[in-house]
Amino acid sequence: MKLSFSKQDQNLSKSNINKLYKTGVRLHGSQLTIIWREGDSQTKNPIKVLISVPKKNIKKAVDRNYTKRVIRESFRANKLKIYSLLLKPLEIIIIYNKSTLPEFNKLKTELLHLLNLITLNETNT
RNA sequence: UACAUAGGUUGCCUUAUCGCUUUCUUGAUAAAAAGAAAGAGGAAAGUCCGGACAAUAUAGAGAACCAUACUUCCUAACGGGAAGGGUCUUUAUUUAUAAAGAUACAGAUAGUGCCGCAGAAAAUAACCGCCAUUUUGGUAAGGGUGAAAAAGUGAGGUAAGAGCUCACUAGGUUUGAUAGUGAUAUUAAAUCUGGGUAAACCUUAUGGAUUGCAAGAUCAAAUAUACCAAGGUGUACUUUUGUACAAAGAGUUUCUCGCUCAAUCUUGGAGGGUAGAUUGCUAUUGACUAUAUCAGUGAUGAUAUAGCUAGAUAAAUGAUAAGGGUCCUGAUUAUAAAUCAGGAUACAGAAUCCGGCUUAUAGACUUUAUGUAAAUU
Repeated sequence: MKLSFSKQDQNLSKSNINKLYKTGVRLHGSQLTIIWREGDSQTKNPIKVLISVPKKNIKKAVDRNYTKRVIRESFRANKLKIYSLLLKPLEIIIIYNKSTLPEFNKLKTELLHLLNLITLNETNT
């Protein structure tokens, strides 16, 4: 498998997003919060991701774009690890909390940590 | 030569690995895949003006509302720009000229309103004073204030005074002459002289339909049913009467059947157009880009040659690693340069498209102006 991360992994429909915000499980880290729930088993892509950086925290458009890119990149780089952990398809929202610009390496480790927590929860239930 | 200010130009580079968006080619039912090419600015920002484009409205006229306000030119258009004129400020000296800067720069003699403190009085002026007469008048010559006090100086005049009259001066308006496309300037004559404020209302002149790509166009799930067609009209319990649920009626002379209508259920259609998709959309051709020449004081225009340039939509144009530029600081050799170490590398992200304006901007370049300092002749 390739380390690609195209639009098809990202697309979530509007209704799905609303459901996620209402019914999803929240995990809080120091920089990121993650909302997740189990997705449909029929879809091709095992994970669907939505990245959001609130305008409240980061006001300049340039910086917002940068943080989105960094989060996307850190997800993409660890794609193989994440897929090996997965049992069921997931829908995830990643939200950036801080008002300062992120560093790549710290973000990586935190993302992996949070995703591990998700998989643990899955196995328990 | 150096520095400062203003203006103008520019606004980091290379390699490796892994990726993103669009287009083309190969391939193909389709998807996946492989390769190639292209992929963010001077302000993409603010959304402040003007246009293109789109939908709606519109016989014509007036009023209201909004905008603009020295002249000529540029432009698709503008509240933008260029050149010029007036006024004001600063500097310099030759004291009436030059340079630089600023300028919403029509009207206060159409009308209404307003004018802090001080001061007699801030606008149909009478507190003191002066003069007359007798309890009222006349009078802006003189009077501490103020940014501003009823054009200034002199003479005549008078009861005392006063543009009341005259001379010179200052300013405004109108008309004529000369120069200029014009604003205007110079000059002559006539006429006028009770302040400021129009970024107070207002008056005058000129211009202005409204809404914005979330416009608009096409396709179109789900859900619901104004409509059309076809089919159906009870079920459960109870020996029965009946009971429960249920929308359960009307007409066909009275009843039953049948038929018709209504009501309701099921299926199909139709319509509408929500979610969503495509288009508008981005270059084969334009107020286009680059270069050159010519015209013009200039904004700008004309001609020739070459070129065809991002198109996302939970919003692509990136991340990581290494190295190099440039600038600053420090240390060492040394005072030109070199080496080492540390730091900095701005403002900022297209969203229908153009022309402007405004604001932000590390560093570098420029010699285009102006100023300062030093050196040399």
